[in-house]
Amino acid sequence: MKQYNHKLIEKKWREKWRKSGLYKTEESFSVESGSASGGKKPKSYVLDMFPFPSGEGLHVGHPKGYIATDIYSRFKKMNGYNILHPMGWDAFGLPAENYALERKIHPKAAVDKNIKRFREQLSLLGFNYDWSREINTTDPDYYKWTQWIFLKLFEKGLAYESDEPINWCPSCRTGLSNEDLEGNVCERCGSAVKKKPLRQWMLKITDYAERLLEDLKELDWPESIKESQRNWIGKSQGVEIEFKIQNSKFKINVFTTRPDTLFGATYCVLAPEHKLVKKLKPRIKNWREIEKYIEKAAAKSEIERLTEKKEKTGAELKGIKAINPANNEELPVFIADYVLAHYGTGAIMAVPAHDERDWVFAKKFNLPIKQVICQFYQEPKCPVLNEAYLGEGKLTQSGKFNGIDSEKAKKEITKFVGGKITVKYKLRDWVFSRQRYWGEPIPIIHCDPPAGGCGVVAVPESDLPVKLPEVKNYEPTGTGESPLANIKKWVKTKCPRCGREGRRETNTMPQWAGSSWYYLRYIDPKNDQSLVDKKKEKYWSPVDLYAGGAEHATRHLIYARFWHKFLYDLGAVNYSEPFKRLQNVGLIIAEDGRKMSKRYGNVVNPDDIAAVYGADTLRIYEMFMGPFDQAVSWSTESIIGARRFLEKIYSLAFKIKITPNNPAEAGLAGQANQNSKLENLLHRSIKKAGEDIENFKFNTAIAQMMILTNEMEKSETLPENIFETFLKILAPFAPHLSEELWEKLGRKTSIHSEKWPEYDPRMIKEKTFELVIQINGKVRAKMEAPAEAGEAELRGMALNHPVIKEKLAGRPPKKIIVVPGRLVNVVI
RNA sequence: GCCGAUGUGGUGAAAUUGGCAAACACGCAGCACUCAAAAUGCUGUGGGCUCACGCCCUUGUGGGUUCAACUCCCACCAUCGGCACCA
Repeated sequence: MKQYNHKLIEKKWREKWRKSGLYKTEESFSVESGSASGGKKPKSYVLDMFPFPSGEGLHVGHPKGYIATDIYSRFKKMNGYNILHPMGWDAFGLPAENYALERKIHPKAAVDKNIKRFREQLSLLGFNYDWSREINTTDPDYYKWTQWIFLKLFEKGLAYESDEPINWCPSCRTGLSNEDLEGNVCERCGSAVKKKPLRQWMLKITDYAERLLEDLKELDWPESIKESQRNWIGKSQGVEIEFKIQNSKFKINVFTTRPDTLFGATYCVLAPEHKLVKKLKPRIKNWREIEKYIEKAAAKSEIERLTEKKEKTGAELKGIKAINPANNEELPVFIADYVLAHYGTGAIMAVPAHDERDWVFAKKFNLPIKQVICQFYQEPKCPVLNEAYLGEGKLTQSGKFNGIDSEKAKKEITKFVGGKITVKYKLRDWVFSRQRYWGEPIPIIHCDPPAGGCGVVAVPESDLPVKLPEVKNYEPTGTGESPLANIKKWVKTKCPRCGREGRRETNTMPQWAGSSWYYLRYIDPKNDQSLVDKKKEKYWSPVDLYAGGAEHATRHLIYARFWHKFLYDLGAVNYSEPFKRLQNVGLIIAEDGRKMSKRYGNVVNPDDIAAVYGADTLRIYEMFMGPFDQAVSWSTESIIGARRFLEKIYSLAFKIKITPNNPAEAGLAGQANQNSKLENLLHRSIKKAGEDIENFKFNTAIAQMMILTNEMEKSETLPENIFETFLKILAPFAPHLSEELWEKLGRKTSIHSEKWPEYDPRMIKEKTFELVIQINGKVRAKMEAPAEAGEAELRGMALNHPVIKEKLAGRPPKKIIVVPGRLVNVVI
């Protein structure tokens, strides 16, 4: 018998598949225009989060998700679906640029080199990608359309310039969006982020907050990801209430979710940056102190604010009083940095009795604490609070509202003071410009000659793409200007509107731009006329299955949904959500329990594993390691199990015997019986593998195939039709080996074009089962029983079992529970 | 602090959704083959008591519901993720 030579087999089939174009996507919608292939096939768009081609190359963790989508899409294909399963590169952005800077090469050269390496590594694993649809976000033909989307956003007023202070990473020397922070640290390099006022391009993602939240309901995504997005969007329903400032025309507009506590407000607080503070300057008696506080607050980094969290600071605006609209009480007004300028109205009414932060502040500044919600209502007295009470209750010390429930009081008090019901979100607009070289140029021209110009002008669509200029020196400047600003020849241009001299926008887009719509490009990768052909898009969209890491929950996955909804509103796409079903890939941790990284020297390279054990073995192993969405530790020691499994299958191919049509007739009764057992197991395996693939439970699908393999091995003979069918269910998992053995059986066409076998429900049913007999819930005996035996029959069998008879010793059982097909429980 | 997830043998894990806990695999031990080793095959492998037939205990901890709980309910502990002065 020959040895299982994975090297030969895998190389052979990779080449054959490439030559035959086996994995090329069929454009079935063209059927309408009269092609020969018959009716419209159902489609399945199976997508991996495309990788950033880093200099480190792939480690064994990367392919985990790719293997899963490969299995899934092969399975779908066998079930008659038309498959779109593409791959591409997310190659713009900071990491690529930093990598190039370190090595003193051009980012373009670095990216090209890394992509080549990635492609090689991926091709070794036998994936069914249609490489004719490969895309690259740094390709001008691609980013032309990224820029086009920006122009549309600009046109619709959703891209705007702003000078608000934003997050600045001093080490990466660029501004960052909220989503780019982890805590208050740059997600990329871990440096503490500073606040820096900077001219920025912003995208108005907040306009879509409600729809981003609402439409989560219809998505088949892991609950944890949906929950993260809900938290990130952070919707809260509340009320805006105006507090007049005594003896003036000014008002403080506060936002609160607890209007029921209005009578308990004992002071107001404005954020230090609040515009009203400057307006009130002439009337503030301690302006110097206030000014100092504002400066101090502005200088504080977010880190400092964080560490000082519990320690509240602030300053009273002396000479200013606000009037509580509920009871006309005069309240002192403070500025304090525990109130955030960018959330709500940047101003609050403080109710120390019913808010933890206000409580702490009130204690520190010796302000009155007035309880107005009573948990155990016993008017006129309430138990004294020793901390803020946040719950519901009945109102007290609230005038005519005393005694009513807080929930009801919310509405009534709002009405009483003319409050405006509003909804606020934590989500903030997307800081969209980066002061770096390696990104898509923002297609904007500034027309600002001394005599007065057109201002900010969009580059005409016909001039797209605005190509990133070739440069020698692309180091970030750190001044808040992009390195592009130094390329005078590139910056200097004509205003497309008036023809006078203009300057190009020199900021670039963040890495997230290209990945916010790439899944559409795969549908129509060569299109130069529009973003995507709408007819093609209608057929292929939405992505049916999207697999990738959970770390994208509030970054890529929220940005892409935002852009998609915008494109939907624009009429450029047919559906309002891009990704119907999402599967999280659990990380593969290194054997030492840490993340795999060159830094720790614990990287396992998939090429090495594939060389020693084979790509099919690696595929089986990674899918067998554990539940797909769970993090697991790599163990080179355990791979051998997957390898043994495939070796067994390989040697089984030499064991096949064509059995007579009717073995019983041929005097092989025992063997016929054995074969029918095998057949039974086969049908159950078809069912289990199919269901498990659909549910991304590859580990148990493989376990089932192992059980079947072990049985086939034990069996005296192995009928060819059984082994043949088994190969089909193995095919998505181990494409090379199954194809090889398929050929060995004399088949001329590819196993990957075969139909997924159907199981016969009658074949799955066993004739008998092992009846478990319990006494008081403990197993006391087991016996063979007919599968279709009814309750009465099973009860009789159990009670007649010698062991049970003995245990009962003549006593009558109290109760007997019979579960047909399973057990009998006798209670005594 | 809030939200989410997880907790089962030496290890990765499984359990038809309330019905035999530990399938499948790794590892380990013994045996066979071998001069020997590797590979392979067979047997065993949660813990305790017992010469043994057997019996008892066991799914993070404590309680509860049930004929029956890894699964449902209550309280707690631990680990990992996300958010965090969001009014």
